[in-house]
Amino acid sequence: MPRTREQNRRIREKRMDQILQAALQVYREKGYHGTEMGEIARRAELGRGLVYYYFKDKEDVFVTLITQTLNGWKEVMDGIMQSEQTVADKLSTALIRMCELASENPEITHFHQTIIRDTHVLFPDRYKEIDGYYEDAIWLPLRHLFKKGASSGELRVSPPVAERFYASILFGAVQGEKKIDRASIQEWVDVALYGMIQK
Amino acid sequence: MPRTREQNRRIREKRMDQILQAALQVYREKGYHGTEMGEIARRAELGRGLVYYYFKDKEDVFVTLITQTLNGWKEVMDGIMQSEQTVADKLSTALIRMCELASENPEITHFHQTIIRDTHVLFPDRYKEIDGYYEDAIWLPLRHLFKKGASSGELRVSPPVAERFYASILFGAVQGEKKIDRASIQEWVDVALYGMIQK
Amino acid sequence: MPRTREQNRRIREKRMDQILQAALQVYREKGYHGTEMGEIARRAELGRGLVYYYFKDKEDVFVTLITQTLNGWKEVMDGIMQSEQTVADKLSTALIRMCELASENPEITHFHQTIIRDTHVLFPDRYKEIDGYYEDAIWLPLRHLFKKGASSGELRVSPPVAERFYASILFGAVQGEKKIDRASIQEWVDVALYGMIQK
Amino acid sequence: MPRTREQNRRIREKRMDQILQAALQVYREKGYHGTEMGEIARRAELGRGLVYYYFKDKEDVFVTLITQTLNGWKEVMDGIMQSEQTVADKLSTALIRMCELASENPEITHFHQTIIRDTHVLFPDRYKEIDGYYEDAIWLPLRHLFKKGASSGELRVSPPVAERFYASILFGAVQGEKKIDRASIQEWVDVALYGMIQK
DNA sequence: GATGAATGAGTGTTCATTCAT
DNA sequence: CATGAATGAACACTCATTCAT
Repeated sequence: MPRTREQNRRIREKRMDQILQAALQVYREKGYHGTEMGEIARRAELGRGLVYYYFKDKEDVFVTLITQTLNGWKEVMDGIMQSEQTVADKLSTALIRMCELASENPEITHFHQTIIRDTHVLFPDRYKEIDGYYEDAIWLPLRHLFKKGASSGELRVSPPVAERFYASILFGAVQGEKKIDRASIQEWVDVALYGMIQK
Repeated sequence: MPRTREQNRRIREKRMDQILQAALQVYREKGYHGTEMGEIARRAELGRGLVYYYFKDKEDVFVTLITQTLNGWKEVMDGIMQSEQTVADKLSTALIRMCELASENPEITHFHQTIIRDTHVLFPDRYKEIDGYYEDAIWLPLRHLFKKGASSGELRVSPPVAERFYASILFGAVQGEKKIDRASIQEWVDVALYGMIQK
Repeated sequence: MPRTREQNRRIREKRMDQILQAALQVYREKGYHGTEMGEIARRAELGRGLVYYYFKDKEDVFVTLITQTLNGWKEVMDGIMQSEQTVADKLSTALIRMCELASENPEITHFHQTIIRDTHVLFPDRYKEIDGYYEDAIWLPLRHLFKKGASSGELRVSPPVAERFYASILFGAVQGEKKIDRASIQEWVDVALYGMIQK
Repeated sequence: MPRTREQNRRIREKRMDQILQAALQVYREKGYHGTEMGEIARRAELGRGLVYYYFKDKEDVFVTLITQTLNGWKEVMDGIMQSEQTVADKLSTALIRMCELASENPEITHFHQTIIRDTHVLFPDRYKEIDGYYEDAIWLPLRHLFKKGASSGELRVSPPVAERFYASILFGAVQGEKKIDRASIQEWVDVALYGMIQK
């Protein structure tokens, strides 16, 4: 008797997750090129071929890893954007939430921080698409705030500088091996915003 | 008739520079793994074997590239450290000078920014040594300032946060394709320091 | 309640035919190595494993395809051989009938024409057996005619040349994409039997 | 001291020839997919990677093999076309010369006969280009003759049928393992041109 | 100093086949 | 009878490195 559709769906979901988690682990240790598909399979305790059963190729594994987490982040950002707060508070909340997320998921954060720099080299055909995901999830909403804050006078810097600055702070929250600990997040964000926000 | 010692020295120097510049160019376009030794040779307009005559291996090419520029930066930093300024002014000057350097040499800056995150993956045997160069040239002197500034009350943040913050700002000065333009450096540094420095 | 023997037989037959037809289709488009077992299953709208339930392996699918049609052709040939005609007329009739069959079933004809050249490469263990089927169905009866025709003077060529020639004409009836149309078969056979050049 | 340009050129030429000959040999025994690049290298007594130094990929090896011999054949055909003969004599001469060539180079002939059927499957991107080479070298000149012969009454068949027929005869000259021997070529061509059946 | 031909270990990927359900 | 998840052997191709000249 064949498995039911539902059983298969569950198996697939579980397997894809195993593979993605294994890929993330290996990536952390060895980087993109050091990550062999065989090693991913081994860590996931699956056969070599199964990785290709679920993902088209190595690129697909990593691009999926990117998009999947971006979806989660997008939800967080959207929630904040729709809340009733001043621009400054939204920026602060967003920064705190993102730093918290980064702190809670250092592996995935490190993954994004490093892979984002290399998308155009690693995935020359898809890097525009991928950059688009980052834009949608994170930068478009923030950019809107920067503009609004600048014109209302809440922010003391021009939107482009604000954007660059915000990104720097975000990326700075996890550097190499050292993620920022929960207790320091508030201090970290304060430093950032004090320079940024009009008194 | 054979070449003189001096002639040979000059040739050596020129060749090594050709190779290093070629490596830097290709790295920008293709990343470390995308940079083939053959491509380096081709861009340098030299025979493939000659690269191995001047450098032990691929690792050696890139590590040399790292150390060579770090030496230049170290001199700049040392100059600032030995000057007669307040901690805040030294920090400001250093930040400005480093941002200027980054703005003037976007290629080499991008190279450092990206390679620094991967040293432990790319050069597992030498990454401690390499990190040491960065420490010596940049972080040791700065760390000294952070400590001094914290104890004197000039800085409103703890030294570890200060260090992380400073690094973030430095890295933020050149992001991907967009380097900061000279005119904006002052604004950039202001934003950073305004949050950082006790009023 | 379980199926009856007869129901099962019918299902079996239908399934095997689905698979064989699917295999033929894919073969036409992609050739032997381009034909994946999964693709066969997909085209037949069956589960992947079922193909292996009905056929031992890929080889078995294709060898079955060969033998099945050869059986049909053998009957045609046998009918002609047992008729009351001169050697020349039998040769002519056979050529016409075979060309008609080829014209009516271009897919299967193309399949035979191409696979026949590769049997020793594709099925090294069974190629003698397979060649035997071709011999039995087609060449043994024809060879008998060539010999008879040569000794009676009806044919102006030696049996080996006649055989080679006959084969060439048969193969020529379907070339690549262009099968011969029904209306041209007579002309085609005429040329073969009476030559290309007007006397 | 580096090798001179001329030395290198000679080495390259020799190597490419070694590889092409090895590929031809293996192809004969194993067919396209059975021909592993490693086996080609082994037969040519060269390192695995050198094959890729001289040829872009497996496809390139075999396409080069096709075009190289087609160039030779084209010259032969052109010579005949430019001669002073009747259409029938040109057709006869061409057929004889091509059959002789086929008989002298059974390996390469078998290669062409089999690969030509599979170009669209093996080289989906280049098969039009490849077919074009065949057209230029062989079929365009012949087609011209068929037309001329048909309108002058020298040929008793329509040009399309003549073309199909001629191709069949040409292909028939080498069938599987059995190439036609020199002595039989004349008989073979006679049958083709004057028919199988004695009048 | 200089060249580029030569090598082969290493890796991504495919696909026939098996098997738990 | 039926399904599709799972496996792994096999193979094309890349590229750092060596070496004869």
